[in-house]
Amino acid sequence: MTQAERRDRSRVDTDRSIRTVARTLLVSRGRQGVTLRAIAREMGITAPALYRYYDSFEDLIRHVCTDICADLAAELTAGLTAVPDEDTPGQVFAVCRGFRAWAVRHPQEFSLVFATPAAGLPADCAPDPFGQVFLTVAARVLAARQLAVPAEADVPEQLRADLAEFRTTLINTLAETGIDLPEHLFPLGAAYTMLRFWVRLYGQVALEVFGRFPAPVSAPELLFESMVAELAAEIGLTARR
Amino acid sequence: MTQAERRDRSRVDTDRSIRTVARTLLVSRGRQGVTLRAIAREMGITAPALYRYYDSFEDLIRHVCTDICADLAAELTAGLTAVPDEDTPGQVFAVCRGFRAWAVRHPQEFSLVFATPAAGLPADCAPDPFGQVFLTVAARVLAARQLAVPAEADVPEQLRADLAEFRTTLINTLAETGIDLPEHLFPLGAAYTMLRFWVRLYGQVALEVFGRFPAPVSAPELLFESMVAELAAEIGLTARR
DNA sequence: GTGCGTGCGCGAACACCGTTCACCAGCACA
DNA sequence: TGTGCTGGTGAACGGTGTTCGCGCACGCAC
Repeated sequence: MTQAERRDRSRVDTDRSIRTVARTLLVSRGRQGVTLRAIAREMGITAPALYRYYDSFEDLIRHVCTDICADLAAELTAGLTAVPDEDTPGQVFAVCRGFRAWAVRHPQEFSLVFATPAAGLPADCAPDPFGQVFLTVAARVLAARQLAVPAEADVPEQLRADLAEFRTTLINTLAETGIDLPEHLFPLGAAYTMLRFWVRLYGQVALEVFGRFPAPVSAPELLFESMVAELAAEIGLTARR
Repeated sequence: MTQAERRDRSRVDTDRSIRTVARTLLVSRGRQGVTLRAIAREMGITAPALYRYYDSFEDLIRHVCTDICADLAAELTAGLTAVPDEDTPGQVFAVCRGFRAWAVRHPQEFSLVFATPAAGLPADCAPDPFGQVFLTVAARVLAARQLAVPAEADVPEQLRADLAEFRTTLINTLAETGIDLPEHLFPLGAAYTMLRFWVRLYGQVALEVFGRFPAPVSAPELLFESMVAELAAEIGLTARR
């Protein structure tokens, strides 16, 4: 059996190697520098061999996407360990800053994962590890009651069904990871706030990565910081730095 | 001379035709369906002939991008004609809704122009026609004093230089189109507000186009409307519908 | 009217791409 | 000892961007 294991392990190893090589090519030569033949060349094998591991080029890219998400999630959680457990506002800041820093450092990965229509994950929307980090921090904020939640009456009526579903799937996801968030700590207004939070964070980061601000910004990090501070104040996060 | 003109005109015609065909392919077959050979095929010529008009494939794509921007701008201005001149808040709403509607209807164009790193316009940032529409409406809002502008003291200090430069280039751009916006109507806080406005609008639209909301949204238009209404209230736009 | 220059399109070619297929070496296992 | 599976190869197909030399037709000068 150990031989079979060794065989399996080698297969897993070259599989992982394929995806890391693909990612290296992505950062060094851009989206269209990643090519089955280039990957194979870099690994000392031929292109058709890759079809033993993936159904197609697109299939490989999809797996690379989930790898990227996992790495981003790992980086964010690593950044979280530097923040004391009880400092939930600090955790929010850490995650936001970590996301921006990663995006700026890896623009190709960012645009592949976060700015490609209908790519990445399918619509059934099992939340990717990256989203999970975010939502876990949000759950901690909710559990600590450190959020000024808008009243349910202020949530547009036609959105409540969607938000309710979002809430239940989030609660279920958290339950799977051992976090118990009772529903009374998670009003619809909180889900609405999380949505709007993500809109602004994403917009800020994407615009910086794509250079699409209406004017050149010489200190984008400061702009980002002011945005996060304003955002934290707006959602009533009790911010102690 | 008329003969030379005719010749020139035919050249201009096929040039325009090339870009139109490219855009048709973009919407019908996606980003990687647009191909020099496919364009040529559709036009009844061969691929190398296209090199009489563009230096390279990327060059063509760049020109297609500016075409798209111009079309978007034209669509937005057309939508503006339905709004009375004195209803500046209505014009803001019209432009925002028009932008979202266009993006949702043309996801491929949107992601090509607004979500490609280092593509589109070069960094010297002569504002594209699309941005110009936006900024013209903003100028009207400023001129009508219908904006609650944050005090300059509330603008993060290190951003003021960038914002000041943004303001002067915007004033100059407007002057070129015959609009005179005196500087005393354009405080730095207004520039800051415009920046944040764009961040939220872009984030909302991009997330919808890319399907990157944390949960499936069954009524994205309503979500968008609530965002715009909230945004208008926040910037103190005197909104009459 | 004849010649000429120039601009535009063509066909062939090159290198590269994703993908398929037949084939083969090596290994586990009966 | 043979057998079947796994992972790799090389050739091939149709597609891509790009280059190059050829040729045709047209506008213009003599």
